[in-house]
Amino acid sequence: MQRKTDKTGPSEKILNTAFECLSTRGYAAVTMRNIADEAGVALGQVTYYYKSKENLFLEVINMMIHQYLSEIEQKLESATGKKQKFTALMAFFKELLQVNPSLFRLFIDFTAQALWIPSFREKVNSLFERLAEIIEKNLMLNADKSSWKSDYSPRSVAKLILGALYGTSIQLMLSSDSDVSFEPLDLAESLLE
Amino acid sequence: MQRKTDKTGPSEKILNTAFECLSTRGYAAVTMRNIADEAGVALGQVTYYYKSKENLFLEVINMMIHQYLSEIEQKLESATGKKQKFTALMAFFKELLQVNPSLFRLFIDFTAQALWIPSFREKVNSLFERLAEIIEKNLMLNADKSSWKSDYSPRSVAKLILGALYGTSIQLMLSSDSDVSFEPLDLAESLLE
DNA sequence: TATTATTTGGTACGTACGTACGAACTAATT
DNA sequence: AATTAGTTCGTACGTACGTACCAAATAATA
Repeated sequence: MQRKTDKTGPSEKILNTAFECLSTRGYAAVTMRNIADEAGVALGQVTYYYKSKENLFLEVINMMIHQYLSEIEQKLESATGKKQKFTALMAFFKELLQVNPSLFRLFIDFTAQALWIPSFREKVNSLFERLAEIIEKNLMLNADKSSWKSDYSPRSVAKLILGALYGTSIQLMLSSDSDVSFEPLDLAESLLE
Repeated sequence: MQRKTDKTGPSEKILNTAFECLSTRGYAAVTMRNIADEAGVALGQVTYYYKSKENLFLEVINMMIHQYLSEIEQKLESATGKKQKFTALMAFFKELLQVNPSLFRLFIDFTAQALWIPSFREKVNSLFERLAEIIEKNLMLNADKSSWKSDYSPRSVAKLILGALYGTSIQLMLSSDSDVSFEPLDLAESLLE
């Protein structure tokens, strides 16, 4: 959940600032000038290193994908056993909602943009696919044919789990802060143990 | 799935055109002038009937909420028996994805906006809450304590189901058109029968 | 019919946007 | 040291935006 803060150059600084602006203010409200100002560079620098706005934001998505995937993969692989892996998966989403909600907001924002912008769609879709792949590999290894998963591919099961986590998390983010309970997520966990 | 096309006045015409623009081009790409032009009225008319852009789009959300809820409620109540109600619920989402994907895209778009704009958040959250309420009332009537739902409130179960449908549908919309299969949705249906 | 009230449509204001461009400056190479 | 390549920054262009405003037209009211 920790972004790289390496200041190896203005290029990284711009990218990190772009991420920061997007995750705190939202896609629709962020401009190239905002990013340049907050990064402490001139506007021309932004278009110098990243050709266009769309391209810059695509790079932000790439950064997010890399971090999301490596973090969740690490947490899942460090857990041993099916049950613990499930717990780790739920803990990841819970932590996301509690510790870093702005990151998840940005994820949702990009998902919405992906419905209209083909280049975004490609990126976000691959993120979902790879998340489903991780879930599948970590939780579906011993696909016991006796259970409810019998008739469906492990990938479909993974997509359903991922969808449930995603959709439930959105509802939790939207609900008023006072009555935030993770009961639906806990339920999902108990369902699949 | 059918919008009202009553042309009782310019007010309704503007609202319907706003919906049309939003659902086909997306939130970020629609302007007041677009709506005015496509509705065949002057720009001043839009601000005359709807004070601001935000207010106009809020009215569009209201329209969507009304239609979504009445349609899904009608379909669920016309079905008899738990199993048939589940089937009807899944059929609603499948039909949404196949017949009217732009409506669902707009729903997702508004959800993303709701994370940043408080007035939107209120509306979209109430839509989710009322959807969960409908699911709860139609499918959780005889909450048998012996099943897996025992320890959790019916509302949490409903939210999990709704989240799974929402999250899975998004993945289906994002995936490339060639390999669209409703397997995850079918799986969800079989899971809960 | 006279008068108000409501509606229509056109115009203009102020602002902000992404992008392009080109001088100055620095670093690297020969 | 000379020349080239890479980088920084300010500025400006063209466009588009939401909103405000107001005269003209229409409808409603008396």
